[in-house]
Amino acid sequence: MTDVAREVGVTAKTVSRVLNDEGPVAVETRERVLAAVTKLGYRPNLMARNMRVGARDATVGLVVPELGNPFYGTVAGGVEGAVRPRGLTLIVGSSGETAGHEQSLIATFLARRVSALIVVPAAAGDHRHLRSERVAGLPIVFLDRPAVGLTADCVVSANRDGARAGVSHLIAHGHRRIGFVGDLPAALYTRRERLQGYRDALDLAGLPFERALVETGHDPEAAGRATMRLLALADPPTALFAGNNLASMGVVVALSRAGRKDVALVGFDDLPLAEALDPPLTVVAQDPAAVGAAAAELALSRLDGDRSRARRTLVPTRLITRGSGELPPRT
Amino acid sequence: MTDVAREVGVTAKTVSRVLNDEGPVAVETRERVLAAVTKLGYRPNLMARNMRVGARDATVGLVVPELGNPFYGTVAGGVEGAVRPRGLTLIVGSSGETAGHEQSLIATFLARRVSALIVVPAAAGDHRHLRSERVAGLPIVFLDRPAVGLTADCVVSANRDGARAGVSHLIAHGHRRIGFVGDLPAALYTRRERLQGYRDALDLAGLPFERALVETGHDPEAAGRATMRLLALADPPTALFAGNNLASMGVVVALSRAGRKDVALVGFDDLPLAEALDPPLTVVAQDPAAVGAAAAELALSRLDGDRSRARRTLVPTRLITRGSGELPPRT
DNA sequence: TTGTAAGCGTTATCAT
DNA sequence: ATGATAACGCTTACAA
Repeated sequence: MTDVAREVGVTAKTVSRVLNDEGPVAVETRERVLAAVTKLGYRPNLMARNMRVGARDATVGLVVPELGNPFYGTVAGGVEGAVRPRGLTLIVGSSGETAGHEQSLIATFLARRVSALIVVPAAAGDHRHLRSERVAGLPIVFLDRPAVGLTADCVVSANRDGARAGVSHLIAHGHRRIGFVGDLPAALYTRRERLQGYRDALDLAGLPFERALVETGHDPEAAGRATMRLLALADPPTALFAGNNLASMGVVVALSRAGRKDVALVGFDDLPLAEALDPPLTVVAQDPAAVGAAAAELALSRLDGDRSRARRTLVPTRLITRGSGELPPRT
Repeated sequence: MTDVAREVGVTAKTVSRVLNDEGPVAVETRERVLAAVTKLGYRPNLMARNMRVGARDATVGLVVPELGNPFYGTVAGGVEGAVRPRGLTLIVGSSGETAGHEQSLIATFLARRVSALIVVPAAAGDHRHLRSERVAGLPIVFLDRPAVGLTADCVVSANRDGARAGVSHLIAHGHRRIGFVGDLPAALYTRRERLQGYRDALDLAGLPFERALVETGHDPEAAGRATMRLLALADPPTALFAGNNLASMGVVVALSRAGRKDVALVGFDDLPLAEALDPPLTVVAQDPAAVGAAAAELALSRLDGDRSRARRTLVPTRLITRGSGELPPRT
């Protein structure tokens, strides 16, 4: 900046004024400064600017369990799309579902003086350590799962409603015995909410809840085994509800291997090839981009001074019927 | 930092020494500083540190077409995993395959003084504007596709070899007429390389190349239509090769809708549910995490002073046989 | 073992 | 309409 100033024969402050459209600058000076800027290939240094101006970096820190998971990748895209128009840049890290990694990422982001923090909590995390930042006014939004040990903003899918809708759909197609292949047991929140939605649907239909029909599969393989256990019951379910995308994949693969095309299935979370499956997969789709965008908007409103109490935003899900959820019960 | 210093009764410099394990510090001073740090909840300001120390921010900027695409999400995860051990943080942006967005993201990253830049070029981009940064010594690595108008480092999948292997696999299973459903025409590089691999395989087997068997589908729907056109030919192919993941999805859906389980298929890029399809999908799998990690390693070696000339790194692909590619030709 | 002074690249404040 | 000076939070170089 000094170089540009010298080139033009003015002071750094004048260059600064031109670059920020601030205060009165003579038209001619302005032009000469701009010319010198391109001539010298000068680029303003955002680090220095942010440090001087707000003491905050113009970034939003995002912590996700795993960037390669399309759900979180899309969430990240949603966050980025929402913050970029505000001139904020996204910085991300993967926690690998490990509380320790999550904490060290958060510490790095805080040291960088991010303007806001958006966190998908790792399974066994604890967020009491963020209390001081919260009272200091840093916008912190939890995404997909609520914080542990901290009252804070949170944006989640309508897990319970969505699961209820999915299971009710199966019931509407005549099913009376419906198996539940669930989430990571550690990711307590989503499993609990979705299982609750499952029970809501049974209750609404006056159907009994049977513990034997509830299984856990924390990855595709485990979900596949869970599926086979359910089908081997003396009085097996005629339909299955899969509690997340990994579980859905496991159930689909297991059914396909077993050659069972007569078992109805609704999955929570959409899958890329759902339509190409046989039968095509009916799902309760989340809207990850909308979840990310909503979290970012909430963070931005906090940044704009909204000091109202912490709120939980529910992002609606959508039932997409494709075939597997409309199969009639095997007679 | 001054507050901490005052609390202990020393100078900022001493606090700095403690925090950076630099120079000799009395054990007792050290302990009192550390105590004051936790007592006051002090966090070092990385912005200020980076600015003073290297004039470079301890970040790596990554530009991808679309974060929600699992391929690029996984690439981003690979980059992050490789740079984090070096104390570098990942900042990302999506170009949406738009040259303009790509340029403005890059400009932002440069203004932030990233330590290295990794770019998946948007389809119609041009990278001459980066020449000055390159000569200034900024590590710039292009990923998945080479730069346009700039000699620079580049990490790509072994597109040509992979496609040749996939098509040769079909030939080995008796196919003589193999359709190619290709990539975005705009993403010239990958389409060209993979089509070249397709031709290599035909040449090796002494089979003729027929223009009529080469179709383009830039998204699943277009790929589906392309598939139907190929199958409607007077002398239709008995096998198809899909040039990327979106094309694969389109072909799979089209074949499934048409009830054609007799057409052999090999796709470039693996898909989450490939195994659950009927028949399970044989693919030439890329390794997106390895591509990301390789690009990061290359950037880091440049950062460490490697001034050798620009190189192109090929990351091997792997043929995963699952069924669809082993179907015999329809008689 | 610790301190002092200066400076990284900006902008805020107050003058001129 | 422009400039001078100080300051943001830290580290480097040199002293003490």
